[in-house]
Amino acid sequence: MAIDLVFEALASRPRREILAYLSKQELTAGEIAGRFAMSAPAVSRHLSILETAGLVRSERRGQYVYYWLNSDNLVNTLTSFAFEICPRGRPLKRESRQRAAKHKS
Amino acid sequence: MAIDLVFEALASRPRREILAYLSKQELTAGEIAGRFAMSAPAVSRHLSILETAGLVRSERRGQYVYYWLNSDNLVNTLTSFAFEICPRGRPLKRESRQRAAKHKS
DNA sequence: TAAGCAATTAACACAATAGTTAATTCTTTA
DNA sequence: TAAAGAATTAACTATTGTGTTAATTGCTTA
Repeated sequence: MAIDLVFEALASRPRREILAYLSKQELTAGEIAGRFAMSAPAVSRHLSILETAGLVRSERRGQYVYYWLNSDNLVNTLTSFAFEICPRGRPLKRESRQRAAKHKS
Repeated sequence: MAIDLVFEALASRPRREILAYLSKQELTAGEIAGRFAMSAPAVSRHLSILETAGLVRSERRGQYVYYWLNSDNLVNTLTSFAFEICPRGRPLKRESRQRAAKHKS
């Protein structure tokens, strides 16, 4: 199920850091790996998990593979889950709804 | 770190189901366990993980231990994370155009 | 105080994660 | 065509997560 993949992917600090990096700019696999202490194959597997979850996309351009954020899926999954869980009529719920709507487009 | 505990706690379908149950009403540990196929000790550990993450609270009342949702922490964590990752809407589109142009050639 | 129910903790087994290095695939370029 | 670089896959190991049953703790009540 899609939501399982998303939460599984987010349950890892390095993977959340990768998302944070990609929120600023697209990067090659090597550039991402260069920002971590772990090996390139380890980072490659993290990227694979993120891509399977639909949180990032990738494209080979010549020798390099570029990764970029698929922010829609992240925001949609998190906000819809929060709405499902969060009880009715809370101030925070209204705030979240506004925030989600703002960044939807 | 708090955010690690939260995402770790959410990376489990039974735990997310527990949160969904608790979003409707507070429940005793036994009532929660009764809704799952797994054993009561297994559910008790899931509850412990959720409580350590600050997603639920509990209180003993006589013979029973009641659990209820701490929705503030859930919503705050998810929305602030989503906001951190997707702070802007436009730059991603710009990159998409660049990618598309590059791909055409 | 003994019996019984609710819940958690203890001890253990097994599957899944996450890292390593080595090998492979794909692309560029000398 | 051979060499070199980027990235992934393969094979393996260590750790963690998740479930089980058995034992323990806490509370109520006969």
